[in-house]
Amino acid sequence: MRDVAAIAGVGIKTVSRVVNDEPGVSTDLRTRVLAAIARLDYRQDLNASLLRRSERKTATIGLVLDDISNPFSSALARSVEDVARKRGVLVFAGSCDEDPSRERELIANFQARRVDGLMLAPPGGAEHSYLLSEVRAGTALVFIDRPGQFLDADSVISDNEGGARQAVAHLAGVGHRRIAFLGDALAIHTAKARLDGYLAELTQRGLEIDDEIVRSGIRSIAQAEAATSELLRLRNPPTAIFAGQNLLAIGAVHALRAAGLEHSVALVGFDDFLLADLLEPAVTVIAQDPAAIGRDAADLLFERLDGDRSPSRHIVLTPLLIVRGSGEIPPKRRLRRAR
Amino acid sequence: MRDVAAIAGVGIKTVSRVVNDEPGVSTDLRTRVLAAIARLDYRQDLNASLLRRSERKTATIGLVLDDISNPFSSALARSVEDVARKRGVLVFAGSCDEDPSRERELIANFQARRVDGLMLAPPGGAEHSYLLSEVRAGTALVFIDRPGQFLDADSVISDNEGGARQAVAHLAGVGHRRIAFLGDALAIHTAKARLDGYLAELTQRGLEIDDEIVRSGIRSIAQAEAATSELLRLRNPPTAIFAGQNLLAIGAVHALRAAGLEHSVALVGFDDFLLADLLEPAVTVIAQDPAAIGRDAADLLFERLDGDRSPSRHIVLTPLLIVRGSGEIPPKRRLRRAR
DNA sequence: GTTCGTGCTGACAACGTTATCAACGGGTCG
DNA sequence: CGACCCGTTGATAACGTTGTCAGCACGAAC
Repeated sequence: MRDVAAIAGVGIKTVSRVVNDEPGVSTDLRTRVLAAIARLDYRQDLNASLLRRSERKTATIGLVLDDISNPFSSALARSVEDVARKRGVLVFAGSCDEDPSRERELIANFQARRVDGLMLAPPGGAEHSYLLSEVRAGTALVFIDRPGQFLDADSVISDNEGGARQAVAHLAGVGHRRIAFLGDALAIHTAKARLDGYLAELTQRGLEIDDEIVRSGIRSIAQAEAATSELLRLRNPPTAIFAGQNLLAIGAVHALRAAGLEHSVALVGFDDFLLADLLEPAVTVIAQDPAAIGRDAADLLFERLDGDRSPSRHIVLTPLLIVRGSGEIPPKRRLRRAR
Repeated sequence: MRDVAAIAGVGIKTVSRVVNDEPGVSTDLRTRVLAAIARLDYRQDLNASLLRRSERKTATIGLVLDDISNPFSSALARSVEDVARKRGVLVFAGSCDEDPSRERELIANFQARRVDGLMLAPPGGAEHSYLLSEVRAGTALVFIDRPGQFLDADSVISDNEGGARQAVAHLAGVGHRRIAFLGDALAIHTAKARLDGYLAELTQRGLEIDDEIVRSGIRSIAQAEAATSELLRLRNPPTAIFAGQNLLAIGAVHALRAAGLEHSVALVGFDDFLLADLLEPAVTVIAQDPAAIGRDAADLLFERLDGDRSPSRHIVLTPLLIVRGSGEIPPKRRLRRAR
């Protein structure tokens, strides 16, 4: 910057003014400065600029997801990016793989770089009171997909319990009375809420709850496949399966195929996924809208950054039942056991 | 920091030493400083720190992808993040949607924040000589998935032409002589390379090249579906389809299903995708390894940041044919026209 | 002719940090 | 006892930028 000023024969403050398009610079000097900038290929150092500026904004936000390579997460990340781009804000993205210590590590890194806001999909078992001082210090914070623990902040979340009830109600409507549940670790809020919805709907309908066909703590496609195979080999196997997550539904399809039961046992998944409509049978799902979650959450975050100090808001998005076939398979009277 | 120093009754340089774990601070003062830090909930401002430090490193890198919500891109982003995390480096990720002006906008934003390195999957039609001055100024640069234009820099790319040849060779091996091609805009290097491979393999085998069944400029699932439907309605339709990208293969499956030809017309896709193995028939693909691309590229980038000044390296990864069924359908003697 | 206002301009301090270096205290050695 | 060294310590400048403010030139108004 000093070099630019020297070449243009002006003070550095004038260069600053030109760079920031501030008024009050004569056209003569402006062109001279622009020429010098072009000649030296000068680029403003935004970090230094933001350090000095009065309103302490870095024009960056941090996004903590479970795993950005999960289609749900990456769709969400993309819509956050789109909202941020419109405001010239850059996004730091990080995956924490359901590990609370990685969440903290990531957030510490973000904080050290003074991000203006945080968007956080908390892993199971995380606890967020430690963020209180940051929020007080002015960092905007929105929880996405899952609520925070011990900290009041904005959130954008699907109605997981309601979605699960919809799934069970749909299966029960087709005639199923023995519906299995596959879900992730109960420490994860969404997994717990979906289990709660499953149990609540069964209870309301007076259907029996059998712990033998309720499987939690399932994380991967492989685990879901193994668990489903086990279920199918039970003496009294379920006639329908509710898979509480995209990967788990995919694992369940694998197991059903392997057992040749994909047209005999009903399946409803939570989360839509690519190609669900092309499987045979096509998979009925409770679809969330990850792009909408990201967009709403980003909008909320930026409203806060614009100075909105109203009480915390909690947006709940209603997931949508998409009927495709696998969820409409009626229960078989006498189901042969797998294998 | 001044407050911490005041409370601990020391100079700010001593606080700095403690924060950075520098030697030469007595245990007495160290504990006093740590207590003050805890009391005030002080956090180092990394931006200011890095501004002053001698080796100008921000411990951030920028990643420009086509679209982070594409499974290929998000898998790549994830593996980059993993490598970066080990070094305490944060990743700015951005999607440019095949728009060169967005690429430049993103990179300008990254540069303004003084990222240490750039990883770039250039959109079609982009031109990178403008990055020369940045590279000279010390920014590390690695092209991923696609080579850069008019700029010599490291790259990590799949052997797209070879992969396409593999696909065509495989189909020809099954007996196909009329193989259609679906691909993205030719300005995109990967799309062009795959078309080149397709043409080269046909030529080498003495098979006729028919422009009518070579479709480029196809971007989305919907476009691929429409193009495939058109192909199937030709007077002389192809007996096999080579889809040059994950989304295009999915679109082709849609069209084949709609026409009821999924067991009659062979299909090989470029890029593996989730559930390709569960479709009926399962889809044979030329699989790239996006995680390996990201990992290798990140390793390369960090070697450069560690001071490696050797001539630019170009890593080429060989894609892998995964046989699943759709690619092994033999040509039908007399194929009925669709619809 | 004096006063005032207005539009430009740049010197200087400051943002939060680290690099440099001088100063201090205490021990070792001749 | 003096010279020297070494481990601590903090005052100060600097990183690249912007906020503040004073100064200048010019014209208008009294």
